[in-house]
Amino acid sequence: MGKAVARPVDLERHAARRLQIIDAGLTVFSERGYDGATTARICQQAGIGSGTFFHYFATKADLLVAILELGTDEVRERAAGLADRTDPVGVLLELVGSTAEDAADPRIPGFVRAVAGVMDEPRIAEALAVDDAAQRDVLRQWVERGQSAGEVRTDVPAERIVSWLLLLTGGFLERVAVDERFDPTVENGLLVATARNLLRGG
Amino acid sequence: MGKAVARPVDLERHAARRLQIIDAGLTVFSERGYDGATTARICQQAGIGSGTFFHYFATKADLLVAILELGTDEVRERAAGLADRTDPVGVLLELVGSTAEDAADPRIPGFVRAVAGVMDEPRIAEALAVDDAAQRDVLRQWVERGQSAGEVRTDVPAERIVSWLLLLTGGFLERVAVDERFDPTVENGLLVATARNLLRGG
Amino acid sequence: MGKAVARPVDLERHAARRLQIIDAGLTVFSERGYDGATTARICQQAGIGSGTFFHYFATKADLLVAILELGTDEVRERAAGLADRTDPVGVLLELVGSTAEDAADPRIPGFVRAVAGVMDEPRIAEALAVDDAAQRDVLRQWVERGQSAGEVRTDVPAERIVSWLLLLTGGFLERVAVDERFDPTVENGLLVATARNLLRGG
Amino acid sequence: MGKAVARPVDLERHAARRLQIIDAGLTVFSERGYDGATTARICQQAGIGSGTFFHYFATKADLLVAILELGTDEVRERAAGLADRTDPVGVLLELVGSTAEDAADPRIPGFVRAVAGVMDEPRIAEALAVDDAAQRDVLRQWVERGQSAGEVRTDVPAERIVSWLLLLTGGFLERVAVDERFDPTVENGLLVATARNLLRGG
DNA sequence: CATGAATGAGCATTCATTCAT
DNA sequence: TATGAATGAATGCTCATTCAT
Repeated sequence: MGKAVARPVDLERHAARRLQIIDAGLTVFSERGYDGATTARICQQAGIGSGTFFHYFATKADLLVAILELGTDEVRERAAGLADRTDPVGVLLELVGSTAEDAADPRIPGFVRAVAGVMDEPRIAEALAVDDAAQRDVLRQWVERGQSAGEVRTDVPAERIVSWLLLLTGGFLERVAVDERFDPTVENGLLVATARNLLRGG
Repeated sequence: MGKAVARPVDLERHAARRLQIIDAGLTVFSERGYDGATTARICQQAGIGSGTFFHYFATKADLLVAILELGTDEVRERAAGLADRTDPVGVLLELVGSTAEDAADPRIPGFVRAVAGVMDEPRIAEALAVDDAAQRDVLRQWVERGQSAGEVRTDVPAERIVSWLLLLTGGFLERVAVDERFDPTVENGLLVATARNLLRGG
Repeated sequence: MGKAVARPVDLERHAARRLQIIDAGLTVFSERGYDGATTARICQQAGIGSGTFFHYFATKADLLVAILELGTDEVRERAAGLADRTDPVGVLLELVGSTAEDAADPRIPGFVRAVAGVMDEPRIAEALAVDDAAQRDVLRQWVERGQSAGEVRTDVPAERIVSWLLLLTGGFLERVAVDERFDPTVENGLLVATARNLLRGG
Repeated sequence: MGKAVARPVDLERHAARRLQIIDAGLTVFSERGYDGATTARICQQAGIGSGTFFHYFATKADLLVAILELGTDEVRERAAGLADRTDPVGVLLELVGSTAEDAADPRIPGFVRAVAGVMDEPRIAEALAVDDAAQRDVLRQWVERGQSAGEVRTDVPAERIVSWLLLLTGGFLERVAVDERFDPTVENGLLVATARNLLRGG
């Protein structure tokens, strides 16, 4: 009986701890890069013992994968929230614009940079590929609708337009990470404008 | 006696060996990332003993710095070669377009990614900053001339336009590194077109 | 009130659980060796939580000691059951032969091997010594009686004969553990015959 | 030119260092068991740094395998040295007797015990199997010759006789390891006598 | 100058044990 | 009493760097 009550609490605790570690990982990865982020420092940041870390993630790589998967989930949720919209270009610009908002958390650009250099572990490579695919799926869908509706250029195939949208958001995040004077809030407008030009073509 | 004659030869040899190691470093860094590139593997790639490596570079970080400095030199040489041009926009588009050519060497995009995640060593951070500044210097000069000549928009300050040109080239290199289907030769046109739109504004 | 009644039940439960863990320990020790047998695996085998384990045994070493003590008890019980026999050689051969029966439980030879390599903990060394002494006590007694009765050679001191009987049973168990084709049931006869020759001498 | 001279020296040094580590491993394994023998302690015993250890053996398990292979080599050399003998029983008793000599090095029995409990690593299991097979090969050959010559019993198949010879030597080593009062020099005679009885039968 | 053996600090990970519930 | 999350000391192993030859 006590157990029936205890379970949910435990599950909550478990999930909370997990998020706590994920948060610490995000912080330390973004500050030091993947290899520079020692498990010791992540544990210190999370306020846990080294053993506890491995209760939640079998491997340092698993933590990174979990963070990436969380990001992939957010992409999909965001997409789901836009499902019944009817203005493809508006949706695409909103999706592109949300990058600027993400960049407001100063850890995101750093994290993206940090993770960029990790190709060793196949697990991580796969998680990155899945995340990329998720983003492409969402964008391609709306680009194609936009093309059908005559709102998006058709002289460039949808797949390539998607790549260019990702090029813009990727470059944006890189700039934020590299250049302190590149203020994402200020540059958001130019990001959207550039994306609009890109979609329109000409 | 022989030494007086030998010196120039030695210097040549020294420079050649140095370039040989730099080349190996570029290859291995781009394949494995900074931390994943062990000095052992770099030496293997360069065909030298581990001791030899440290005759030429006191530190693994120093090798990376040397590679970055070489890149910075190329930027400056490229700029010097354009010094007497009179068409600012043409020069800027040429500079942007040269990124696509760089991306043809498959090691460049990988190297850029690989190095992106290294912020630990201050020496490297500085070299990256110097490289960034060199690129900005060149670009800003031509952007300002373009603005004076009325060929480049003035509603956005030169510095920000420079950031956006770097955003495009950075994003371009990232795409090449990440996405096998993103062919730099094919996409070169869209890169230049997007940059032109950016410079023109509206 | 209930407690006065509950005690015996609890004691039974306690003893049962204890045996359950001892059984699991025997299994896992024999399969993986002492260090290879993690408490986690023993708990899994026993179907208990890790905390429960330490309610019953303060230490992993204590579990091993308990198993060894159980074995020592069996040696003594076996000896007690033979107390009123009058044929020393028959008793000795029976004792030796019982080794073959022990070897029928496939965990016994493995356990003997596994534990052989543990000399670190003094507690364990002592338990092994006690077990050895118990076996020697029983055997020496009957060897001496056999010598007095003229049924056992006297050109070799009783203590040494005991060592050789243990050598035979120890070697037998080792063979069973090491060599799959060494069938204890089949080899039992040769074991007894060899022991008989040994006792007779010449 | 210098290299042509240097090589043999290096090879000698390499082999010497290797043996030095093997010797240290033998010592520490026999004292503490496989898991109890930390690489740190082996390095300390060998008087080398921890990094050096892994120049010579990629893994702690590899060291153990190397020791076992050295033992296997000795078995084969010993066999080769007896190749032209014509008295099978004499050869077999000599082989059995050499166990007692081995046991004179107090590390051998301890090592045998220590290694007995390691079944985890397949590499080690295989090395043990190879060693066992090498010993069996030699013994079986001479047992069969003895049977053909009518000097060895034929009521028990050669393979089983071999097992029993190994049972004797294995039990002998175990006794030496376990019982301080079991003096291999003294017991050598009884070992050979018991083996002779075993071969003769009856 | 070139070499590669030697070094040891540093890291990810394991596991016996504790303790709050 | 039973549980399993939390702990951190201990371990095998890696790798940049040094130095004798």
